[in-house]
Amino acid sequence: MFKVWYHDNKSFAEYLIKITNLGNYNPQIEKISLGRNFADNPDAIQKILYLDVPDAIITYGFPEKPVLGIEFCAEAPSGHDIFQRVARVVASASFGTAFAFIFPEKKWVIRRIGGRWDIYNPLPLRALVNISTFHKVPAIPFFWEASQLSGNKSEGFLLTDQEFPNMPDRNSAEMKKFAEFVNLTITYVLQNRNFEEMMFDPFILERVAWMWDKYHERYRRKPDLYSWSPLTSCKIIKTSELVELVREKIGIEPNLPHYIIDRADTIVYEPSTRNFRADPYTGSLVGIDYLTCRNGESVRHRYRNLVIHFPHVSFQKMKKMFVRYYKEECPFRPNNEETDTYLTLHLRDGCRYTKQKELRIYCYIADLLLFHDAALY
DNA sequence: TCGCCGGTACATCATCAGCG
DNA sequence: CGCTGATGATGTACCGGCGA
Repeated sequence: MFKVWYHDNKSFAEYLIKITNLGNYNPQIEKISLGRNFADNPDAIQKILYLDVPDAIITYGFPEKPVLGIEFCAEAPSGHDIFQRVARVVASASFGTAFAFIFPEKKWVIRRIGGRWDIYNPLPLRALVNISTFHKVPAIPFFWEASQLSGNKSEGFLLTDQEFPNMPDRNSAEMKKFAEFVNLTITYVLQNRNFEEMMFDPFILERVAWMWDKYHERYRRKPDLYSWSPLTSCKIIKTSELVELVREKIGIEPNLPHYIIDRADTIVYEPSTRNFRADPYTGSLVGIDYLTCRNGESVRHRYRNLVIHFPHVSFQKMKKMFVRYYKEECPFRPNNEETDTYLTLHLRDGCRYTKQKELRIYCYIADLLLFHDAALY
């Protein structure tokens, strides 16, 4: 009745089953289908992949209903690196699927001269509190602990598991908490209790307190939201100034929708990259939304506009991306002869799930996308 | 000194052509 | 028709100059 779905690494699923009570239910392991086989996924899994794909998904029953998404991240936790996975947390949470996000508390990074601890950015913790609050479903972080004494030197001193060398040590305090969370989720599912109720479970209340505790532990050092990534690349302007900015870019008066005009303020995320690329900016954009714009569960529930601006990218560059998709992959391309599940998927949902991640996330999340020569809204 | 963040190396995936 | 290797796209993690 439980199944564990994995994206590209089967050992994630095996590890999960080993360290939690999942093993008691003899769960099947399945691979998430991507690309042309996307339609093979159960409907409810398709839904939570509309922005991005997590490392593992636990489902229950038939048709399979996702109950928990899981992400394991081994990347150094400072700067924007953790944020790039936030879109997949939000995609799950917004369809009522709980989430566990594991990332390093700190990691030893080698620099030209010696090395140093790269310690976690506090903002992902705050973003996760907000995601949980708005969607009324637990989206909970767990630290992948590190130690110079007992950690794996080649992995930046992260504590790694004996049996699964790419995974966090199951005997660390945080991974025990993680296993407890997975087990709690299983209990709620089996008792047919909803996740909204789980938000008031003592375990979750305790964990949320822990999240704020860990947030402030770091935030204290620089007690200004906008001095932590990715808000360091953002500025807040009046919406009247936004209208002016757009007019400058496109040369004519923009006809912005009323819901944009009606919000007094606008936050502009302005990465200075020359490439139109997904990571880490897609995830950061979602993080910025939950940190500084949202006041509810949908993209319309915002008290402030969310704009992403690529001052060094031309619209042509983005256009190239969806033109390539249309010409080579989209089943709607005029020369397509196939009448398969991929075509049927598109007849039902368009390219919601199959077009490039950049296009999915930026266009779904931002109120307005600004290039150096164009605006999309 | 600490953390940022754009660039990049590299791994992996899906797809497809060529081959037995 | 299945296998295999090539290829381009995508995703992960790392690097290190730099600025506060």
